[in-house]
Amino acid sequence: MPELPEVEVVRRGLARWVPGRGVESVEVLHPRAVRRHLPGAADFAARIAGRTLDEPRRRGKYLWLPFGEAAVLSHLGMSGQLLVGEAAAAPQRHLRVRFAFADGGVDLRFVDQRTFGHLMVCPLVPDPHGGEAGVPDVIAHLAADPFEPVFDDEAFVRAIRRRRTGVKRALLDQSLISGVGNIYADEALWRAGLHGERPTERLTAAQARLLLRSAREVMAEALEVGGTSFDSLYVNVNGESGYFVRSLNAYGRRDEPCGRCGTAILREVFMNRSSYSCPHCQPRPRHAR
DNA sequence: AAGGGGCCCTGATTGC
DNA sequence: TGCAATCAGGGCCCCT
Repeated sequence: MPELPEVEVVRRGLARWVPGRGVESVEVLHPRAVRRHLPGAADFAARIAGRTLDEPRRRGKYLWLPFGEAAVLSHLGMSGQLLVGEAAAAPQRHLRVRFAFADGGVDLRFVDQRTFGHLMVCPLVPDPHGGEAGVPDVIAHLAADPFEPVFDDEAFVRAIRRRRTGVKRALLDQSLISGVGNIYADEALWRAGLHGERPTERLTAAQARLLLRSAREVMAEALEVGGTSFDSLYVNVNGESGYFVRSLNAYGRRDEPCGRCGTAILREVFMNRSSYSCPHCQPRPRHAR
């Protein structure tokens, strides 16, 4: 499941293959892949054809390829992939959108099994968080991610403590902090020794800082080894898996011993998804949220 | 108005 | 054996 580190791996891959190349044609093979591009698939393709793509950018889990004052914005959802490969290669089973370039070189493909991901063209607007580069209008309401220079640590600490919800819910809220998904939320909470259902309003400033530091550290370590791949659904632009699954301490480790204390990792269903935690290191609060 | 729940989607796995 | 139920979950939308 692509979260910040996985999307950054993809961005770095695209940065090697895409900038400065002119798009010759865009083929939309499944309308759902561009469902958020309201003028439709034909308009999506027409807006990109003939344009030259710029350096890829990212905020949280969103990735975009700017061209002038607009950009192709992507979210990979659960199973989306952006792949670079020989233009003559056979189409993948779940190929949704294909970009061909005027130079006849490697093409760019959006492949997505579960179709939670999408692509759209949207205008760039000034960054509300003060970054120098513009950001796609439809994601201007999202928080910056903790790898960005414009991310304000103390503003995050104040904001999360003002919330009235559980810590894990807050971590997954992209308007508070971008880029954290279910896997890295569980890993950050494990590192910080906090249960995901702890009320945010009872976090001390020190605990909120520790949680932020934990999230940053775990995502930086994942990025170094190419991200987390459970199966072939997350790969880099060349189709290769990342290795961070070997370093997970909580996520997916039901009944396995905690790396700190040896207690069996607990799996619980929370927010209609799995949450993994150590019942000893991350005790459930008396007043859970 | 912030918070929380339902829903979308397909393939692998599990259960009867 | 074969079919059906279950599970995976990010983010939009809607309701309170």
